[in-house]
Amino acid sequence: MGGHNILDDVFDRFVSNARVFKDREVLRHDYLPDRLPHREEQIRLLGETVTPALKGARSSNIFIYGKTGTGKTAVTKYVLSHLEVKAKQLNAPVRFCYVNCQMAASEYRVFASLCQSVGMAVPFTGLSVGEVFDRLRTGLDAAQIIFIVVLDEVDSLIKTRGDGLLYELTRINETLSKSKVALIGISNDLRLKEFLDPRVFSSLSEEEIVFRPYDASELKSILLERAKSAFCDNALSDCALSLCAALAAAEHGDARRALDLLRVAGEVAERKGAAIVVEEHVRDAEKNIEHNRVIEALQNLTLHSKLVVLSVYHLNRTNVYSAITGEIFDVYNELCSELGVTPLTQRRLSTLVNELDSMGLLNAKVVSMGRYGRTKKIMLELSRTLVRDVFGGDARLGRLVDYEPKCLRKHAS
DNA sequence: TGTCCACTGGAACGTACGGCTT
DNA sequence: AAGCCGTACGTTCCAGTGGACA
Repeated sequence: MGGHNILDDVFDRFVSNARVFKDREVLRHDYLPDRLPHREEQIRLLGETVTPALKGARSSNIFIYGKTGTGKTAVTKYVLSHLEVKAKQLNAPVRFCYVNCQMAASEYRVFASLCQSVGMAVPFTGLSVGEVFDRLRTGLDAAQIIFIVVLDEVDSLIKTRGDGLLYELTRINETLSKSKVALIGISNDLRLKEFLDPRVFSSLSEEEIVFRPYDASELKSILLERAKSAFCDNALSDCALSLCAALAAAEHGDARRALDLLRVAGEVAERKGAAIVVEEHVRDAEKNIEHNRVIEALQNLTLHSKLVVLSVYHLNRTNVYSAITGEIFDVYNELCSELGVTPLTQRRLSTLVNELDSMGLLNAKVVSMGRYGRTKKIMLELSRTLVRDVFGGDARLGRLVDYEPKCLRKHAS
């Protein structure tokens, strides 16, 4: 009965109150707006370098860099989709393929999705990279097109797999007779060139476009533009919008972040039955986003990574606020035997710690303790209650949350 | 001044898996 | 069917190292 009443309440509030959103899709960061404020220069530059394709010439390779949320992807997609429309009007054989290298995180997968877009069927797995590359070549020559390849987030691919793929792609034109390929590389990391073979880098960056971070006032006008179609009239207060812009400006001028904040703030307001989104909703949104990010990250860890987090948690609980690798390994071993799981090696554990560090769940830094060796100091970047909440509900791990490791008895004061 | 701890992190290799070609 | 392929996840081995201590 109680549940019924609660739900009635929720439904009533949703139906009766003035709606906050007109169209919340507009705030998703994969939404492509009609206008991209403050990026006119980049649009013009990219447009200019890419237009030769309309006359059947290979356009220059382009290297684009800038931090996350500075509009690199949006501008590229914007320009290329306009180019595609124009090409259709002129009957020019131009096609482009957008590949996100985070998603296609290997040479094989990048080539596979390129094949797909030239109409070459390629299996999920099973072929050698060379084979897939050959198919791409024959597919391209059969298609007879100017093919513009966009490799978004190339930096992640290069850091893990090296630049072999880029090397192949920059040289592919030499073996192609009826088609031409132009490359657009997009990188979040400004120091990407350090990881690249100079030959590859120079041929990839025939042109370069840099995306500076947005400042607070630019972010504000971007948000304003989107808010017009996303929110109902008068449903968004000016100070809430400003706060979103200010918070995102403080963090690399990340427009994606600003949009997320605004959208979640709207959802918070909606849930609370408020007619207007105010600053407080933005603050809540900020906490919400971070909270969900961490919870999701924790839940998706593998068993052993979870055990590593739990080990740090236990050390932390016994007043060891910054543990060293050896201590963590001891606790971890004990937790493993408690679960009846064979433990991984210390070497492996150390790379798991590094992964957790880059996810922001732990904080690890190398320190030298002189006589007492060189190791890593590792701290928990989460509240203990959060660890309890997430792992406490886990069928296997729940028991270990309150377990007291024997190897830590001497620490307990 | 050198020693030597407790690791770090690179590299090569092993195993299991799903899935291709021939 | 055999043989090969890429990927994910792990192990084994080991040279390298910053700095407190003797």
